[in-house]
Amino acid sequence: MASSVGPSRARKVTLRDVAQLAGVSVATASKALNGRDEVSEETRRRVTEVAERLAFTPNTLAQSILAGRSGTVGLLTNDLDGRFSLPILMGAEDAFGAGQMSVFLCDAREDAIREQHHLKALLGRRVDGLIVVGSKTDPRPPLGSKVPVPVVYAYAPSTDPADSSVVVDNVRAGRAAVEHLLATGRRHVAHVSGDVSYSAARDRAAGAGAALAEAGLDHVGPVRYGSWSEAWGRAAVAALLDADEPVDAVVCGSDQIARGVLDALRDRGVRVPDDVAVVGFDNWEPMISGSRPGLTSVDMRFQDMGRRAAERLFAALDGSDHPGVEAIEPRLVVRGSTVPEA
Amino acid sequence: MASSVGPSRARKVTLRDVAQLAGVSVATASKALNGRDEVSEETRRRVTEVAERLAFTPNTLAQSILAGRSGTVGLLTNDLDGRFSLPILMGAEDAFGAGQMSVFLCDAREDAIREQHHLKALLGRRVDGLIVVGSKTDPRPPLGSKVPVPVVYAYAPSTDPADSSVVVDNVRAGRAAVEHLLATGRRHVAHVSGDVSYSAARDRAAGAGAALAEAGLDHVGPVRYGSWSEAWGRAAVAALLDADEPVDAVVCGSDQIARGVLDALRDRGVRVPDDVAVVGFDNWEPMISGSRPGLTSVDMRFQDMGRRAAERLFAALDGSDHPGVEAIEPRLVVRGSTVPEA
DNA sequence: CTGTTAGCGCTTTCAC
DNA sequence: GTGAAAGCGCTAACAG
Repeated sequence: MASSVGPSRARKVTLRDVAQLAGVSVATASKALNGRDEVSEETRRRVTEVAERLAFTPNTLAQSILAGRSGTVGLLTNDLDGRFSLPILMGAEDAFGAGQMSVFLCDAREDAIREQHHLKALLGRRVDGLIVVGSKTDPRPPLGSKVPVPVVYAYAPSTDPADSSVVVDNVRAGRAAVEHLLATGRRHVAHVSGDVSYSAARDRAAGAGAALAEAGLDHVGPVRYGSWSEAWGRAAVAALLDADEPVDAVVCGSDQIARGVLDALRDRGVRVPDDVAVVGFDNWEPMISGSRPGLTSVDMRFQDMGRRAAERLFAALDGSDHPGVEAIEPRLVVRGSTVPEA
Repeated sequence: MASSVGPSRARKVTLRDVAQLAGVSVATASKALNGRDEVSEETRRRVTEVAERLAFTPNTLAQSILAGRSGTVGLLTNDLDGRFSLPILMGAEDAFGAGQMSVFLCDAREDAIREQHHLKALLGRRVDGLIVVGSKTDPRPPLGSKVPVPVVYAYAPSTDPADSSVVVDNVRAGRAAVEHLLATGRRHVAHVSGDVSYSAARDRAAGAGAALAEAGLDHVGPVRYGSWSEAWGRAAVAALLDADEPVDAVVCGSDQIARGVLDALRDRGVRVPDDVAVVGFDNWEPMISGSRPGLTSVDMRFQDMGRRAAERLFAALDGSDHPGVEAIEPRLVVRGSTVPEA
C-alpha cells in the first residue's frame, strides 16, 4: 500500500490511551508502569501488556516538567573538527550513557556570541548541567556568573580557579617524555615544538626542561617553536642537524611534528632509534600508525578527561562536588622510536 | 561570601513570577513575550523589562508538550571516533543550528542493542526526527518499522530503498580520479585499495575501472586490495614495482594508503608526479597536509552530506519530502601528486 | 488496591 | 486589552 513508511501522522499514544484500553485510570496506569507497589499484579500485567501492544513510550518531557530535572546535559564544544574535543566528548557520552542522561551537542566555534546563543537554548531546554570543551589548553573566560546549573570545563579550564575544570597536565607530560629518554641513556635532547602562543607548547617544554635540569642537563640549543605541522618538523630537523651539535633525542611538541621529524631524519640517513630517539605528544592514532618506526608518544588521555568531567558534573548535581582544577595524569606509550623493537 | 559560585538552588523563575511582578496575568505575560499583537505597547514593555531583569528563560519543555513538537532531533552515530561521522555531524549541526533545533548526540558503537536503547530514550524525549550515521558505506538494516518520526540515514544507507538516505557516490569518485589521470596524460594506472569487504573499496575500483575501459584501457595488474593503512600502501608499492610492468599512476583507496604509497615511492627514488602520479580519496586534512608532494584527492564532502541529511529531515518534517537514496557528488582536489606544482 | 483531585509551566480559546 | 479557565501528559497526595 501507499505510504506505509512515511512519517506516521498518527497521534502519539499517551498514557490515557493505555489506561482506557486497560480499563483503569491514568493514575493506576502510571503506578503500574512505574513499578510502584500499590497495584495488584493482575492490573500491572494487563496495563503492561496494553502499553507494550500500543508501543507506548512515556513522554519524558512531561515527566521532566514535574520532576524539575530533565535528565539531559549540554555539551558545549568549540572545535568539533578538532582532535581534542571528540575523544573528550566520547568519554563524557560514555559516562552518561551508562545512566539515563541524554546529551545535547552544540558547537560554538570559538564564537562567544554563538556560545551565548546555544547556552540560552540549552537552559531553555532545562539541561541539568553543562560541560564546556575548549580547543586549546589555555584558560578561557567562564560562561557567565548567572548560569543556574553546574558547569564543568574540560581541556580549556575556566580562568576562574573556583570553577570546576578538568585539564591535561602538560608540564608533567613534558617531564615524562624526558625522563623516559634519560632512562634509556639519552643525554643530548633537542626540543621541537608548535606555536609558542599555545600554553600546551610552553608547558610541555617547561616540564621537559625541568626534568633535564634535575639531571644536570639542558636542552640542546633553544626550544624551537614553530607550527603544529609535519612540515615544521622536517624543517626543524634540517636546522638541527646543520647546527652540528650532538643530538641523540628529539622531543616533539606533537605527534604531527614528530612525524615530520621522523621522515626528515630518515631522508638524511639518520637511524631511529639507534642514532636519535624521537618522542611525540597526544598518541594520535593516524600519526602513530603510519610512522616508521612506531612513535613513542605521551597520551593525554582525552577520553578519560571527558569521563572525569562527566563524573564531576554528576557529583555537582547531587551537591557532593569539590570545585577547582583537576589535572589528568598523562601516560607514556613506548614504541620503536625510542627503544629498538623486539 | 561562601558558595557564590555553587549551583544556585534558587527555584527557577517562571512565567508566573514575571506576571506577578509586572502586575498582569500569566496569559497576558505570555502574549506580551511571544509578540502576539493583542497587548498594549505599554504592557509589553513592562513585561519584557521584568522578564529581562529576572533573567527569565521560558521552559521549552512546557512549550513542547503543548506544541506537540520538541524542536529537537536525534543524531544516532555509530563511530564517533571515526573520520566520517564527525564531519557529517558538523554539517548537520550546522544546518540545524541556524534554526531553533537542538541536537541530541548518541553513539551506538555498532551495537544494535545499544542503538535500540538510545532510540527509545530519544523517542521518549520526543525528538521530531532522527539522523542515523553509519561508519561504512555498506547498507545497514533500518531502525525498525514502527519509528513514529522521520528518519534520514547518512553515509550508510538503509537497506530499504524506500527509506531516506544520503550517501557518497564512490563509483563516481573512482571515475573522477581516473578521468583526471587520463586527462593529464597517464595511461598505466594501478589501483591499491583497502579492505575488499568494504563496498567503498569495491565501488571506487569499479568506477575507476569503468573510466579506464571507456578509454580502451585496463588497470595495470589486478586491483590490489589490502587494509586501510599506510603500511599496506608501502607494501603494495614494493609488489607493484617488482612486478616490473610500466606504471605511471596509482589510484589509492584512501588518503592513508596514498600516504604510504607516496612515502614508499620516495624511498625507492621514484619521482612524483614526474614518473608516477598518485591520487587518494577523502581529502583528509591530516594526511594531505603532511604529504610530499601535496596529495591530489577526491573529497567526498562529508560535511555537505550532513547538511543535506538535515535538510531532508526538515523536508520530511513538513511533509514535503521525497524519500529514496540521494548521492552526494564528490569533488576532485588537484595537488602536486598528479600535476607539478607551480 | 483504585480513582479522584491537584498541579508542573506554559499557551490558547473566550468571555469581560 | 486583559484575565479566567481549560488542557498538554504526566505524577503525587489523598480519599474511598
